[in-house]
Amino acid sequence: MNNPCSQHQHPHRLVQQPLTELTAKLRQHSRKITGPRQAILDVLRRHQNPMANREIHAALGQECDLATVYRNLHTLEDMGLVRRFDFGDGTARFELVPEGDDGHHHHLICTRCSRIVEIDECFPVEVEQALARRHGFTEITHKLEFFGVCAQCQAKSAPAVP
Amino acid sequence: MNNPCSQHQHPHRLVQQPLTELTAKLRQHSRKITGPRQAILDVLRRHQNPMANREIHAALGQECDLATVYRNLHTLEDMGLVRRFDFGDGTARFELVPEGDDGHHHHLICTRCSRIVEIDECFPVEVEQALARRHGFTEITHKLEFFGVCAQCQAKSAPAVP
DNA sequence: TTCTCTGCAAACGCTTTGCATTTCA
DNA sequence: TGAAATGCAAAGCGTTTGCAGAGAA
Repeated sequence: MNNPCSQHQHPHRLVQQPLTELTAKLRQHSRKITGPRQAILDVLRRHQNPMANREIHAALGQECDLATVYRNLHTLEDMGLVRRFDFGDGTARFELVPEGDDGHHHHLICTRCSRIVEIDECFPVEVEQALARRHGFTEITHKLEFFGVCAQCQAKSAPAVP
Repeated sequence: MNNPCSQHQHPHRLVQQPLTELTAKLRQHSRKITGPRQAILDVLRRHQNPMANREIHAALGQECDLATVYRNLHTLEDMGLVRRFDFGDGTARFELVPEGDDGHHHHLICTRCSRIVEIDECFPVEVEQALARRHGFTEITHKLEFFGVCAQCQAKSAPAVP
């Protein structure tokens, strides 16, 4: 909420797309602008962290069926409006892709409290390309996420120092 | 099978642990040496790529129940004998951890044929540590996997050039 | 003998799907 | 009106678990 000048917090989220801009994109892809769809986009717009289908559904408050949430996130992903992330817990999470960006970035996740921090660092492109060349691969991409224990959780478990 | 002098193929697999060494580790952890357990370890020993529970079970040929495979891989993972990998398809895969190594490495996976290549490259430690410091995280680790289209699959889809 | 491990079957959580109905364009 | 989207319920798939019986130490 505060900290609007942070340089490293959520660089991609500084510019929030208005809902009308998002629905315009739906129109461009000749998809219908339905209640559930707008509600889902609005929920994603209002949240800074990747959300699970079930979380989106909960935030909606019975506004639509869970299956509809799943179906819409597939659609939005195919359209490139939304990006899927996998933190290895068997649950897909989604973020709105910011304007003029492919949404490629990574996260740092607290293994105790699941706090999520968006990260700017990325695997070096030159190394990735060398890798691809050496093994004869093309269209190379990567999945990268960091895990650790956040400051708060360290404080909780640390013995009180007088 | 061939290519025994390759420098970049499977660096960790050049020395294969004998089965007796593996069962010795079970004994060290005071776990029982059972038929299913030995069979599972032997299957992993014989395969160069990460295997899914179902694949291990199939390779066993009805030698034990699938639930037993799941339970044993948890046990072996807890013991540090085996390492879990996640390629984002909702299926856990496991590799034997080589002697005197923590088994930390990554893979390059063909998105068409699922061919898997073991990779030496890793995310730069200094950058990872800077990342942790900046966000106040400790005990930092990462998950990293590469995806692309392998040479064979490119050849299949490419138009024949005379 | 004792404690662990196994087989079997049921359950679980996330996700997908078939079908009839509703809704947007 | 016609194609797309939704709700509901059922099923799919990887994984976990409860329980009684079998097996290792």
